[in-house]
Amino acid sequence: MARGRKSVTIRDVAEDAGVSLQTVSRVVNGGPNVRSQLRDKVRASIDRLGYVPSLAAQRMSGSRSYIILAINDRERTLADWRERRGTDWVDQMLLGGILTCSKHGYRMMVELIDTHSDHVERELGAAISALQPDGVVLTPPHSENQLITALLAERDIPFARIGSMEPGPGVALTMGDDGAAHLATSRLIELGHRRIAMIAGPAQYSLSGWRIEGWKRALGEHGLPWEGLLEAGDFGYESGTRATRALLDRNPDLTAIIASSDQMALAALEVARDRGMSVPRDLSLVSFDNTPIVRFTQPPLTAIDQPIAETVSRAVEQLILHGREEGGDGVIEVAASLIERSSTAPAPPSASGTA
Amino acid sequence: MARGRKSVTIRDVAEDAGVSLQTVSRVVNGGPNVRSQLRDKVRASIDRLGYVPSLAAQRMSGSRSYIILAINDRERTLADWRERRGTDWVDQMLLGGILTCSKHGYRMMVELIDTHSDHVERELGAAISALQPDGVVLTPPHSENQLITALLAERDIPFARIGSMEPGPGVALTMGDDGAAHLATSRLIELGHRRIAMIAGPAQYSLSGWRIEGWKRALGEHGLPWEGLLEAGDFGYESGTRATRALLDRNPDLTAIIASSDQMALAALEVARDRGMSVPRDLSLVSFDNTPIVRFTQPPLTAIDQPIAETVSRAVEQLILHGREEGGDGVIEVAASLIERSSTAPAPPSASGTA
DNA sequence: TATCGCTGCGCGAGCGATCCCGATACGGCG
DNA sequence: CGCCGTATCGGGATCGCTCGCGCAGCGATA
Repeated sequence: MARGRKSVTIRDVAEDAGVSLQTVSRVVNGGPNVRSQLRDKVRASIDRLGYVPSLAAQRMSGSRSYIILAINDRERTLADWRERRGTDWVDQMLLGGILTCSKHGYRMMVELIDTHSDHVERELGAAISALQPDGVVLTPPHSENQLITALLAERDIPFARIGSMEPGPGVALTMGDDGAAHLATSRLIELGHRRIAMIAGPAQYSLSGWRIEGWKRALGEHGLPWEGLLEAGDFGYESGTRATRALLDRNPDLTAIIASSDQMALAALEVARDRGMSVPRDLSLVSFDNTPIVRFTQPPLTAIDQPIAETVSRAVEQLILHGREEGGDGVIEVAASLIERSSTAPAPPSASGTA
Repeated sequence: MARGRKSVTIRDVAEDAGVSLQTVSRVVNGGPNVRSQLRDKVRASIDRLGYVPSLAAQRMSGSRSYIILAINDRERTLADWRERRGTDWVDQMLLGGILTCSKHGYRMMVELIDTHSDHVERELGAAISALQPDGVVLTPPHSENQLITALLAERDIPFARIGSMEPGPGVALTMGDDGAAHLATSRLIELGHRRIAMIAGPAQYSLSGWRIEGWKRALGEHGLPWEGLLEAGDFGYESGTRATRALLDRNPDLTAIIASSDQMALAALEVARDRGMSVPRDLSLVSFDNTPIVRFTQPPLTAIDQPIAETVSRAVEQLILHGREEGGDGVIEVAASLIERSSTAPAPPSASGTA
């Protein structure tokens, strides 16, 4: 099958089956009004010749492009890469995306885009013009970039915003960051902790705010204060070091820290070790992300599992299935869960008494 | 710029600049025979209108598709993903690939393909027919799959084989697995180790053989035996556990292990801990891959760094620049390096005496 | 001065698919 | 038996772009 240099076209199939191009097209696309007998004949020809429609030609003739574009932040991705930090996003989102795309006969393409405002429109615009995708998946911090969403809306391209809880143009997909933070905090309170700090992410990510929200809410429900217990990082290791030190210096009675990323949690672990504190005996640690790393640290880290792959998968499915429908927008929540490992333990007795 | 629903085409630019389509095309593709004055005028129109040529249309009209296809093993990728093992390959190769592609105006697309022989031709054939890529990057274990290379050669598509040291059709890109293994082994010998075991990868990966080769060579150069010191795993954690146990049971005098993957090294570390052996005091450990995980284990692992991203980058560059040239084939080596961390140390004095 | 050869530019065809619309066959109904 | 709606199928235009070729100018050569 498929001998010869030239690729087999719809015309070859038509000739082989003795029908018109139109009929072959109808069979391929599952169109109506074809006798089952003819349909079978055409299908046989397709199989024998190994015909696969050309994506380019399909796109040309005004139908769909069967391409979903995934937008990632170039700067962050590059930094992750250079420091061999493990690009938690890229591989997870790719896998979720690719798998779901291929299930529906689509393909996913990744595009790295600068966050800087003057580049965004140009780069995204170019990618869209060149690829003419049927849908776009936005990841943080692009998910709530007005320039981007406006551009997409104007070009009438369905899009999904990952990691955003706010309804707006396009579908929003979230793991419920406030709920997740609330869950982690509540669990620590349940373990007897009273002084629970949070190392938040950068403010430009709206999910940072939501996590703080959930953390405060849980503390408030038990009449616990949060003042002085909040530090912000940029998700990176170094910022985690700084934040942990500040937290520990300021609060000698601290018994638990929730970090907004695995890297920052790793840093916290290191700082604690340096200061002679044992995790989890003296200090409990919970992180966000649950990347592969945290299973192999000493001790393994308790973490909020971000179902990135599943979230992206849902996003893609929404775009493909309901992309152009009216009620396609809204907010979809993919539940996060708390994976308890060995970095959390009951608060030291002295500490619970102090509160 | 770029207002309105319809995308701007080459015709719009031609009208705006008052020239023919052909001239615009020449300007866009850097063709010759255009007065610089006219060229500037066209360029101005392009900028003002925000024109970007449609990939689909370019492909249609017989020029290149500007797409490089990256083939990964579906089974292994899925397994890595399900177990959240960190898909070292996917993200690294994607980043190297995407960056280099975009530098040359190309785009990279990832395709997951089954290893099973009867699926390979069908899946790869379909992907090629649909995408009509200008080049294909093969990763292990597909790099030396005869069915695949034959299919690619027949369709006259340039391709690169990552992780293969054998010359053949297409370019081969390797980090020099024998040399890398030799390097690691030599270093251990230098540290006084005499009983150095190897946990190899599965035989279907040719690089497994090369690593064994390099290991044996280094041992041989110092008159050291290798019998009984070789076990094979499948790169996965569990297989590493089995192999390490077998090795330790069989060789009470073992002082060093080289594992062919980080996961297997992690398993070795765990087994050693279980048996009350201290790494690196009682047992030195070297792993292959150097994924982000090994920096955060206790102790951090000494590892051979696989420059995957750079290798893929080189592969893509070769395909884009010299894909259709005659001398394009051959073997390109991207040097690996040994990153020494804390899992390696001088052999315990008792052991060196034993040898 | 007539011809050659090169540069600069445009016209028309064609890539592979889909879509609109028209043509044909067939069955049911008055 | 004639009319009409529906199911089936084919013809031609079209999408945006590139390629081959033809046709002017214009300096250089014989």
